[in-house]
Parts: sequence; structure tokens; C-alpha cells
Amino acid sequence: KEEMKMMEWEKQEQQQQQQNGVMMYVKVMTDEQMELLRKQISIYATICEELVEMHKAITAQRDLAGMRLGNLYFDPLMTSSGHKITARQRWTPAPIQLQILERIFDQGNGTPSKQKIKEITSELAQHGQISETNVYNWFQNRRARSKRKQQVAVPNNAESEIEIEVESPDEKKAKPEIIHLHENQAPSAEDMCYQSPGIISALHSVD
Amino acid sequence: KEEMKMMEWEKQEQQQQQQNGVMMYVKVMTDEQMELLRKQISIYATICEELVEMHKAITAQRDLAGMRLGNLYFDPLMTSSGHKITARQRWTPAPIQLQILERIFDQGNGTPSKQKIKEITSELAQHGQISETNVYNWFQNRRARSKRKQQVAVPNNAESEIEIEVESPDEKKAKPEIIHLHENQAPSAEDMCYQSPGIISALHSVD
DNA sequence: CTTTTATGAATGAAGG
DNA sequence: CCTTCATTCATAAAAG
Repeated sequence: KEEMKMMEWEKQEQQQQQQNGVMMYVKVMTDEQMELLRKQISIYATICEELVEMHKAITAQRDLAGMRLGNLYFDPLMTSSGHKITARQRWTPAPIQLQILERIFDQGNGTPSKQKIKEITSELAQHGQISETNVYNWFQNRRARSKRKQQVAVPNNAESEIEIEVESPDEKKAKPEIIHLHENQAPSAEDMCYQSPGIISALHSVD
Repeated sequence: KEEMKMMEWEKQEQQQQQQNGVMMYVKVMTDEQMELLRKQISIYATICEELVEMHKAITAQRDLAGMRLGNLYFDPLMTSSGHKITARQRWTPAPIQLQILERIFDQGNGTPSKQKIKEITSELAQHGQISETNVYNWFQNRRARSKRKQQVAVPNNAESEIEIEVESPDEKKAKPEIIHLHENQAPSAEDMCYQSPGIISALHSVD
């Protein structure tokens, strides 16, 4: 049952305190393998997204809108076990939100107009608390820092071997498109969901 | 395929719904499960990112040999043939550089402008690898931490109603007059330990 | 080697 | 837009 899993997770809470168990001493993956992993992650992200959408749509059918609109959720900082997670004072975009934002940013429409902001905010609100100000700030910062980074990269000119760092500094913009891969190359969703103790313990170790 | 996994979830979901006595046959995941999956995906994303960074750093390992061995700093002359794309490890100021930085900082000019940054960088570059960003960050951090230290040290003549907030997790140092309209809702990826042992080992086995 | 600390770097938000 | 500040994250260095 769920309770049993929770207990097991909590039991393993302490042994996750290790930090940085990966050393940079050896080459870990080939480029192909990395690309593969990234695609698999995209798949997981897409599946998750779809599930969330599905779930929300169905949930909305049941209880009407008043319950789930606004900040009227039950305290999201409380886990099921009643454990409280340290609150943050500033918005932290969820991975999915970041993914969407990056995609929009890369689409070139560098002009986040007022109306556009509203739309984006609405979309992102499906994945977590967010405000238009957050979106606005994000685009402002994203653009400014992207620009500044290029300013630093350019002065290193006249070299013929600059070929790596051309593209966007981060590979986060892996697009969530379905790619057919062999499932046995990645841990199954069940494994992710119920056999990976790290997450829960990390969750609890936050406070 | 993915559908198989989803069916697993659905089955489990239905069971749980029956437990709760709520009749709905299409809810796919509980909120907890959704959140959990989302976090786990973010873990994947983080691991992938780290692997990419790691791989880049190692691939660029052409002319750097003693970076991780401690006191060995890059000799500027050494980078003549290669360049410095290696910058995946964080800059460690040489003692001489630190000395110079501290002196400039103590001179009171709190905010080194862009031009000033360039000058300082040029000067420090004679004593070791450095970039303008390093200098900029150093001053930012130096100032912020100096300021913060005073906040902790000064409150001896505190007002009668002001309490010293050392490290209260719930009482951040947010300004009382500022109201945050958008609180963070869910724990983010950064809050989690992104070192799931199973995944790491799996990745190593790939190599 | 493991844990803790110090600090370089990243980023959300505010001000101009 | 750009700069600046405050907070947080990650990791080199130090301590155990």
C-alpha cells in the first residue's frame, strides 16, 4: 500500500545525505548516450504533462471551479505525512514550467507582450503557482543574461576551434516530443515512482 | 510501452479511489503521485545536465592536467596553444589575486563599474586565470556577505520589539512591508537530492 | 573518507 | 532594457 512505501522511504531518509557522489574523473557517457538520455527524459516529461492535464481536466469535472482556483489549495508545503517543507519566499519555476518557458524563448518571439504574458502565465499556472510578474521577470532576466553571455563569448574570436559553445548555453530546452526508443534502456516508470528512494528522502531532508 | 506504465498507475489509482469511497473511474494519478513523478523527472533532467557538463569538461581535457589536484593553477602561458573552454570548474582565486581584490574592496569603492572590472581583471590576469565575470561575482559576493555579517553583528542596540532572527526557517528576513503575492507552491528540483543511487549506477553501467 | 564550512556562481526580483 | 541586490545552489577547501 501507499503507507508501506512511505514508511520505507522515510526509513531510507538518512542514507541519502551524501552529497556529490559523482566524480569528474572519467568520461561517463558518449554523446549519443547523452542524447538518448535526454530524449528519454523528454518522454517522461511529456507523459507527466499529459497525465497532469488529464487529471486536472477530470478533477475539474468533479468539483467545480471554486475549489481549485486561486491559492485555495490546501497547504502545498505539507506532505502527506504531515511533514513540513521549508517555504521559499521567491518563485522557483517547476521543471516543466522552465521547459515551456525555454521553448517559448527559443521560438524567437522575443517580445513578451502584455497579452502574451497573460497567456503564458495561464498555461504555466497549470503546473504550479505562478504570476504574470514571474513570467515577465523571467523573460527579462533570460534575455539580459543570454545577451551578456554572448558578449563574453565573442571577445574570444579569431580562433578556429570555437565550435562547441555556439548553441544556447543550456541543454534544458529538450523538446518534449515523443520519440520511439527502446524502453529497456531506461528505468521504468514504476521504478522511478516506487523504487527510487532518493526523492522522498530528499523531500524530507529539506527541513 | 508507456501505456503499460500508465495502466499500472490507473490500476493503483482506482484502488485508492475505492478506498476513499470516491467513485470516479478515470482519475489517473493522485496528486501525490503526480508531484512525485514530476520531481523524479526533474531529477532525471538534473542528472542529464550534470552529465553533459561533466562530459564537456572531460572532453575539453586537452591541456589541463592538474586542475583538480589542488594548488595547481593555470599558468597563463600554458593556455597559449589551447584556450580556456574548460571553465566548468569554479574559479579559485590565487592568494595574490585575493589580496589585490581585498585591497580594492577596502578602498571603499563599493561598486566597481564595468570599466573598473575590466581593469581589475586585466591586472589579476597576470597572476592567474581569471575572467571579468569572476571579478564581478567576487565583488557581489564580498559585498553581500560583508553586509550580512553586519546584520548579525550589529543588533546589540536593537529596539525593544526587534528580535534577533538567527536562522528561523519560517521567518525569513523579508521586509515586513512587502507582501509576496506569489508564494512558491511546490518544492522545486533544487530542493531535492538529485543523486538517486540506482540511476547513477545505471548510468555508470552504460559506460 | 566523510562531514562541515567557505565561497564562486546562478537566478528571481526590484529600481531606474 | 540595464543594473543591482538578496537568496540559494554547488563545490573547493578545511576539519574530523
